Amino acid sequence: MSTLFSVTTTPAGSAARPYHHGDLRNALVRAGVELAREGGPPAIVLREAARRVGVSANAAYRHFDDLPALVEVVAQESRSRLGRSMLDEVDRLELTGDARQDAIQRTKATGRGYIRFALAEPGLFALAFMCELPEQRHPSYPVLPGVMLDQALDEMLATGALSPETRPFAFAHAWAGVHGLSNLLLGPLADMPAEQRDAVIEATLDLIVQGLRIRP
Amino acid sequence: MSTLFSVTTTPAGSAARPYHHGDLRNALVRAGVELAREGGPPAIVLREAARRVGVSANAAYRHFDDLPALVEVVAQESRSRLGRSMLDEVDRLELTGDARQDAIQRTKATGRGYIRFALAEPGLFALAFMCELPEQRHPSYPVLPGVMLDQALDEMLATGALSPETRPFAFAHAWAGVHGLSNLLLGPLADMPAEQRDAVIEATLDLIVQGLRIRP
DNA sequence: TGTACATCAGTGAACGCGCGTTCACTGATGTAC
DNA sequence: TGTACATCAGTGAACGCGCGTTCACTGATGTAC
Repeated sequence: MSTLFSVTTTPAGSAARPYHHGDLRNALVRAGVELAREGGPPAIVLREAARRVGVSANAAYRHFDDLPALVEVVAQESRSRLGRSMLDEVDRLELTGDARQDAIQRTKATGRGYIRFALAEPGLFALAFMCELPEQRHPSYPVLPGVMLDQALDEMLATGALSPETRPFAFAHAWAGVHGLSNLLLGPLADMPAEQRDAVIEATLDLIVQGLRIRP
Repeated sequence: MSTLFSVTTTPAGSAARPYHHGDLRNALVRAGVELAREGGPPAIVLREAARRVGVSANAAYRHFDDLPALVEVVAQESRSRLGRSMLDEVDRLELTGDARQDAIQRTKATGRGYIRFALAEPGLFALAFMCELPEQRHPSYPVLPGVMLDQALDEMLATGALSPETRPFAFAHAWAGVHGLSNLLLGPLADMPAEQRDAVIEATLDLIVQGLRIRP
């Protein structure tokens, strides 16, 4: 970590902070991530991020053009963490060897990781899908999660779990299901007890792939 | 409409506005709805609403405790419009007489009305699901849309289109699908051409009920 | 029907807040010689 | 190895903004007699 450098030049515990921070850009992004975790997208505030890092309010302008620039970087970080959560859930899978079953399990794990991230980090999840103005959306907007889901669906197609006619709509359907459930569990269904909530998540993942499966 | 009263006391086109507005509370709510339509929840701003109605900034305090109170009323109005959109789509349905098919069609129409409202009124849609703080959520929070969907699903159950074991999870599954698709079409998938978008909506509604249907 | 008066629904000015951003500046760094 | 100096990365103060909200106030309304 690049923090190591500033720790090296400034003995840990020393009260005297050096004039130059050494890693201010990253520190501001980290502070931005914390702010978003606590209060969602609107909680990312330049002055507060600078305050937390212990730096003057305008120091951020050495590293970011303006507030939206910082927000966008924090949003990218959120998307990256969402993707990692999905990867983690896929890695946790114990494969059976039955290619078709494994493809289905992988698709469900992808969705499970998505929902788990949303529940664990509501602020970052909201930020990941925020775009200031639709027209100035970042090119690589929601790329990683989409790619992972697409691959899992291709695997289902290849193993015959998913029919070619359904394939073009499978992506939107599956994404919509996990995205919607995430938002509902954070909103209108937030009062659901944890145990029931987990059952609903698993059941919904099942129903999503049931909708996709080739019927005999 | 109560507007009629103020129109009666003040001739239409007259420049002189009466000292008493006559319908200020409703006028502020209407202004709030317009603001939400234009910029979503954060665009509801007390001073701007008063400005649009042509009244001093603090006049609103005769009718609302504070800004959140106004926002909540506008949110209720949004939820009511969402419910009406769903009802409209169900009413548009041409029933076949086949009870099972009709139940399925009604469930899909419910979802179609939901998604159409979200696409037509993104600001109000976002507001409908906003809650300032989770713990102070309004009791009747998302009530109308939920009731309509629940009835349609009961009909599917009654006609044998939906199995009793699936019924407990059908609500969350169906709601998640339409809610998620709404948000995706407003966000990451916003660039989709209208024609393709409509095809995806219909296909997704199909896949949602396919997930629910009893398999032979 | 007329009048006194409480009450209601507005006004205009002001306060304090936190924000994003800019300005002129200064301490630290590193490079050329 | 030492030194001059351009450049980099910070500082502190300030500006202007729009907001929610409060204050003391006044014009209009309606009710009791």
